[in-house]
Amino acid sequence: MEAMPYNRPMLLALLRKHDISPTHQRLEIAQVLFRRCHHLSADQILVMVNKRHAETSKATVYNTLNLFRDCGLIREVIVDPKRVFYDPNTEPHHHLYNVDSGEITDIAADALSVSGLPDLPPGMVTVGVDIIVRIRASDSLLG
Amino acid sequence: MEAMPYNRPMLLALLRKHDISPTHQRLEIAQVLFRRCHHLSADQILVMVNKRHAETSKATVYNTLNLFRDCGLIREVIVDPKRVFYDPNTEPHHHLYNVDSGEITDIAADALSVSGLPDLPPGMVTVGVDIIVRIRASDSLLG
DNA sequence: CTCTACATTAGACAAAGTCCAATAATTGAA
DNA sequence: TTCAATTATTGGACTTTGTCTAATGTAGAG
Repeated sequence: MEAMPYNRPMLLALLRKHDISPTHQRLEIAQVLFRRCHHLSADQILVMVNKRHAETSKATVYNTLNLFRDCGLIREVIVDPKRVFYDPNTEPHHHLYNVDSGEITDIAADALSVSGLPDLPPGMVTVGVDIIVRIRASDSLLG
Repeated sequence: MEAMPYNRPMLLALLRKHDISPTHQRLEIAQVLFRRCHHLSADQILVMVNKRHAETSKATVYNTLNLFRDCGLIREVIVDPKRVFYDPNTEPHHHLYNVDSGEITDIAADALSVSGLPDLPPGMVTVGVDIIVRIRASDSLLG
């Protein structure tokens, strides 16, 4: 796996490599996503990007996230019905989801193996296999 | 696994067994969920329940689904960021999700095995493991 | 039958995300 | 460097899913 693109020149190269014109807003959003490799919601990204100066709109955040997703730069993580999280790690891997705190942690794909997946209906292809391990504190209310 | 509760008396018994008072609306919703063992969204259930005569409100559908879920009668399936699906099958199993059509199909849990799940952080328990195999037609646009 | 606790309801509300038409920025070519 | 054409950004209206509330309705124990 290549090094994470921390700085502006690397982010710029990353966008160019994917034929995305590197506007100011897109670079800001990319920076937030790739600097600290967290799982972030659109709303969190909107806040972070506008921390210093308000300079990016909600519409642009959504446009950009959808663009990045379509280009394979990031991946959607669907674990919470309330919001989508975006994952800057597009290598195959899975997720640990803390249902109380909402925290998402990666599980390396090679640590884990699945056997016995069914044959697909004819003419169908697998887009991806998502494994979500939902966890919570053992002393939490529902325990 | 016990037989699916198709008819009114069986549905009534099912609700009573879970200490749910069997109102007209709850029986209608249970019927829609358990008769044809599909994965349905709240909206689909609202439409189906009011097919003949409008007699159940949106609020009641949501109240009832949350109640059934809390009682372990049904399970939420989170595969589509746009809506939650409800699954009348609470036995451990997984899902095949057609990303084009939205169709959800069960994968029997015993057909499939996962190894290499990581140790949990101390004081944490697993609530559940969800495996979602996302599929699409091989001649679909993105292919 | 009546009383009380619980269910249902319409509609207001909230949050996530999309759409639109106007404005602004970027880029390639001259 | 400048210009025109394309592409991006924007605020705000809009849509959808789901929740909340306060008022009304219902069921069933006694």
